[in-house]
Amino acid sequence: MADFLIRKLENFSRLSTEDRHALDQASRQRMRQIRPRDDIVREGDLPPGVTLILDGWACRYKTLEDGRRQIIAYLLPGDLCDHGVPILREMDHSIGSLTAVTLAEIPPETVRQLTADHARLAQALTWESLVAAAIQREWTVNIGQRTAFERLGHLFCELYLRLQAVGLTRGTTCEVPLTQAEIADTIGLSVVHVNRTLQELRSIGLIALRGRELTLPRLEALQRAVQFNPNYLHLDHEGRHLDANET
Amino acid sequence: MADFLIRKLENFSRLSTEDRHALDQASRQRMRQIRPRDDIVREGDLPPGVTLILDGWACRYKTLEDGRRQIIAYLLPGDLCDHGVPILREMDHSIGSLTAVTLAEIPPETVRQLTADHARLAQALTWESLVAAAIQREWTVNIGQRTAFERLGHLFCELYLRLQAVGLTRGTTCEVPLTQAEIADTIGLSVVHVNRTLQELRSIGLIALRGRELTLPRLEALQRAVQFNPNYLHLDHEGRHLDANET
DNA sequence: CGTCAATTTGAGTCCGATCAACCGTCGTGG
DNA sequence: CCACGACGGTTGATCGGACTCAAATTGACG
Repeated sequence: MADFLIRKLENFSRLSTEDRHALDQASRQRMRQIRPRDDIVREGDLPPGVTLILDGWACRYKTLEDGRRQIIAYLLPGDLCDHGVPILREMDHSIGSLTAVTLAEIPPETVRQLTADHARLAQALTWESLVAAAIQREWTVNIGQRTAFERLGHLFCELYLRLQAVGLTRGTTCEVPLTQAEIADTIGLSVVHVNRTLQELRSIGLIALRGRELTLPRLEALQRAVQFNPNYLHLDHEGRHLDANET
Repeated sequence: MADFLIRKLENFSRLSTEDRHALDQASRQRMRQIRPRDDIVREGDLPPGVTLILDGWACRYKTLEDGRRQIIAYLLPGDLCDHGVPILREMDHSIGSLTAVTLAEIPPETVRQLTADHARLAQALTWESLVAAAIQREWTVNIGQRTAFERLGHLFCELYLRLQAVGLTRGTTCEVPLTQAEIADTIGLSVVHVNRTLQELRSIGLIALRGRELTLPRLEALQRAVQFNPNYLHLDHEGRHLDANET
């Protein structure tokens, strides 16, 4: 059930069988189905407990009074949200589904046990939240400094690598179920300009799109073209040194 | 020593005398002076432990190969950085001082004791890191969706309220030791345009600048003009309900 | 086959960037 | 005491990337 999360965490350190089992159990307790394009939590609501995306895509977003919308983060399969958030009185942003989503609500008590009984797991979960923060920072840089072309390419590189980290790529291809309007709201551009920039990327042969299928035939070249440095994803098996303790 | 941090945390919940004392002790163990415009940690370095800004302004930033720079976050007096970061292998961004900075390095062991022995404090520290994350998200929105005018006004509102939360305002005035170039790198604009937008804000009477002194004579009006909603700062004494246990 | 959403195209406009110069202040050193 | 240079702020002119508005086309689906 928690396969994607487990797979992701193992980019950081190897988990024991019990670790994996415990995580899997925790994710089965309370599951919920969300329809596509539905709100999961709204700004102003009481913050929910820890939530794990089991399948599908969701996003954090914020809307201004005049309708402008910014997508703040993508929540992909295996992503966690809102570690300690119940401390706050109300949500300062909304979370909505993009596709159909299956999620698990993990009760605070279960989280406490999980981290208390499984030190390795606790560490891996901290890693996951640190990476989430790093991604948020990189988005600031992306939107603040890069051109439309770079922003878009950068976004695709990130999505590809994040999907790869949970095993959701086949070769150079992955599913990206986003409309151009959603992409626009993500990187702070207009739909029209996203469309034109997509064409540019395609014409150079740096990306290929067939329906929702995104292919990056020359990832290296794309990374160079848009100054993408994957270091902020901290995916290079950081916890290798921890494997020693483990069979 | 840790006055600013204590003051800030008490926006969330009241601390006991021991809480405050413990925090103060922790901040005295290892102190460091940084000169203005100096790097504290550089991208690629080994991440440092928990660091507390005792005085002065610093910032997180990232530089692209061609020299473009984005300031990702401001670290003001009372701000903490890098809670769990030693888990990561290397920094994905740099931290540099803007003014002269005094900081405290708090050893991991001290942090552990602090949070273990003082539940209230532990909660307040989580609150502080959640707020930091919320600010990061808001910056994404600010840069992604708002006009130059709004971005600048929004930044000033945020800075004013954050400084107020640590007692660094007098009336409607606060010190903002930033050059226009730094502001430009913060909100993704050119220096020239920042200059012109500043003039616009001044001419409407929404801000006044005298040297490094920023005055917001009509904060309410400014907030309305730039669609600033302070909810993401979670400063409205959230933990009031916790005071019951305390004298 | 009709409808609605998403994508694409075109034309015109504007916000903000760039380039380049100029001014004021301040610290340094002759 | 003054010359000098550095830096931050200011101004003007021009350019260009991205936006807006509007319409046409494609595609998915009942």
